[in-house]
Amino acid sequence: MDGFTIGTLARRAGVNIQTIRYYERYGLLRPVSKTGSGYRLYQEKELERLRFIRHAKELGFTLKEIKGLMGLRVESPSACAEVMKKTEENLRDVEGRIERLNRMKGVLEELIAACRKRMPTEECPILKSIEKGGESHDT
Amino acid sequence: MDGFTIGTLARRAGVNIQTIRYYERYGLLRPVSKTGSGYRLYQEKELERLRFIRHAKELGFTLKEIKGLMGLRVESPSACAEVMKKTEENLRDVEGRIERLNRMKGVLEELIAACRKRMPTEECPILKSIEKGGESHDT
DNA sequence: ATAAACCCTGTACTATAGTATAATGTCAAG
DNA sequence: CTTGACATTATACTATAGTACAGGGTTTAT
Repeated sequence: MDGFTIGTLARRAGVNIQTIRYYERYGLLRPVSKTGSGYRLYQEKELERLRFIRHAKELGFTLKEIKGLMGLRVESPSACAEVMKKTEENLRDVEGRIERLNRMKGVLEELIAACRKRMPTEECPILKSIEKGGESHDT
Repeated sequence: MDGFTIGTLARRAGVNIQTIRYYERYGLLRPVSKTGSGYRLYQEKELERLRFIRHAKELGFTLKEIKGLMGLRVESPSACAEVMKKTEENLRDVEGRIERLNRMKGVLEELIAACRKRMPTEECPILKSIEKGGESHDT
């Protein structure tokens, strides 16, 4: 009835013990109780909560954002609108990152292509391009 | 003929002076020379280099990656094959990052869509989904 | 000649997200 | 009753990418 200790929680959630304590310090995950000797005790609810944190992290939320999400979860009846707003922000951020990476990809592909068709006597096109400051494409 | 000082470089590149010194510590950008009193002196080449760094950073490269790219410039001027290999590695890494971000984007879009069509009485689909672990799509 | 504006080095601090270690305490099995 | 596996706290360290500040020296203009 009293739950399981931190090691079990760590194993079951697949995270490091220190990480759980870090999340506690951060204000994300509290043990349900403590034994007389001070051992943290957790129950299924905390395991789920920890899994929630990890999934949200996988989706690109920061711990701060997750803290915000979990706050909403407990209080406020209009939580869903708030959550959606944050998720939309997150989506825009992800899209921005994808766009930047795609530009990067384009530059790298150009460099590699230029490299493949250079004359053996020519200078390395990549080095040449870097020296010029990477302005040879667009932005 | 002797170039300009760090403040000018900072102003012209639009970066903080400390950042330039940080890049120097990091091994990314050396002054061309120093005055008798120890002032760093830069020339157009360094400005271009700094702009390249910022440009690459904007494209999502880490300083470590940038160092890799620029390191190629300093050493082995004729090793075009080496350069291309590193650039290709970089490209593959970038592609992997794009893929991960695209998966993330898909999940976020699904969540938002579910949110939009929920009944007012329903629980927040985003919170529900994150709790369950985002396995509702693919990967 | 003096003040403002600039530069130097070195150190410390920020945020984010943990990980590692030291020194100690607790619990179950043999 | 001791050993080993677990737990505790507190502190320090990692990486990334800077930023800030202290306590000086230098340059430039008036």
